Amino acid sequence: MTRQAVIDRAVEIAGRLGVAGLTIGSLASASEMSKSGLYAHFRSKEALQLAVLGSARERFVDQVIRPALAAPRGEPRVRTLFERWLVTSSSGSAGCLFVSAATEFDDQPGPVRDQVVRDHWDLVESLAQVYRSGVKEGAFREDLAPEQFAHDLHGLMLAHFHAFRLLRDPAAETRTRFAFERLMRSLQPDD
Amino acid sequence: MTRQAVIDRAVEIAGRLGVAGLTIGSLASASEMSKSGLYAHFRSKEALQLAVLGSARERFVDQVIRPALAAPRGEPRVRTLFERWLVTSSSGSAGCLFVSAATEFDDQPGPVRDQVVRDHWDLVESLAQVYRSGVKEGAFREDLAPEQFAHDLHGLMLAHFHAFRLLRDPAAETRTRFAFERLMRSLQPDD
DNA sequence: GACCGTCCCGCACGATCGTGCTAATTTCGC
DNA sequence: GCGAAATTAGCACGATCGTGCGGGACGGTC
Repeated sequence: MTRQAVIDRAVEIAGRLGVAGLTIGSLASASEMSKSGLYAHFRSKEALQLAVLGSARERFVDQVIRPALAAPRGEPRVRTLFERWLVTSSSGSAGCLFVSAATEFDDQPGPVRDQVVRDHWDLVESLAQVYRSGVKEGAFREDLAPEQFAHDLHGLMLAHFHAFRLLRDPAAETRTRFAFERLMRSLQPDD
Repeated sequence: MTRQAVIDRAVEIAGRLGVAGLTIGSLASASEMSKSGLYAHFRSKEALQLAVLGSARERFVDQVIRPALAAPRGEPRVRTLFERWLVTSSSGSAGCLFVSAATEFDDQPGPVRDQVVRDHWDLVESLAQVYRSGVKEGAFREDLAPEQFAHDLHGLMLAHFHAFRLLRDPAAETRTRFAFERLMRSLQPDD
């Protein structure tokens, strides 16, 4: 399917220019197609953006969430999650897209914003679930809202993005790992 | 000066639509001026964006950095910094602008990106300095890179932005405060 | 009252945006 | 091979983008 190839290109461009910065004309010439030929696949720009978001989401689940769920519950699972998330975001495509989409649409109502919000809540729920399964194993303390863990981990990754992509700070990964270890320590039940 | 009034309007719009989403036409009609009349003040769009960034930066220093520096060194200063930053970002205008500008320009070379990067390093340096002054008072541990503190605090605020502006999560502030207290605890020298 | 500088507007330009319609081309079941 | 269905290209539209030029409106200086 040529549609999938176009979406892949679109994800790549949106990763660089942002979801809102993705224009049909530029996508067409990047895909070596005419504007209208490309446009026929998605019947509006909104549909294109939603498709891009969906594809990025799929990628993220494949490369981060699923590998984490394959690891043993508790600390190993959280570490796998973190590790995968880190390399995915460093190597570019999927994670940053959600970050930029989130900031671009946070004040612009519409289906795209709604989708971004839904995806984010799904992510929070997944992270919270990872934490809960660890609590059941006795690996994490129970007097902590699982959503707090999700919030904190997300914050780590956001800080990493900024330090890595904007500042190109070579110490970004070190900083993020350090913060992660502190977070892990604060989850221990014997505290 | 009418120029300052225009910039104020521009900051407000850029806070909602993003710095890249700020267009000369929309700014003109929001300022009840003609496009060319407005355009004469800034001789290019880039200059406008830089002016907006500069104004937001000024605001941030006034509302967050300076009040913090007026507080006693050590924990009170950090707490003031955090508190001011939190309310500034919640009430809209200044802080979020940098976040959106950072994600919008993180992969687009040019003077605007350079300015954003410079501003961010300045911010990191300010935060690091706040930490260092606390270390000298014996309030914080010395075996921690001040830049790590800056990185972590920035991460807290980023997570707060996303939870607050995108998700409109009522628990956002609670979550952020909780994470802040954990961060503060990890800075204590007796640990 | 003439002169000059600043501020602002009207207007126009080329480019690009998202979106359609129509026609040509390709693909594919029979 | 043929007809139908899907895919793509050509072209055009109104709108808006950033950017310029020329010229009024106004204020202060001789």
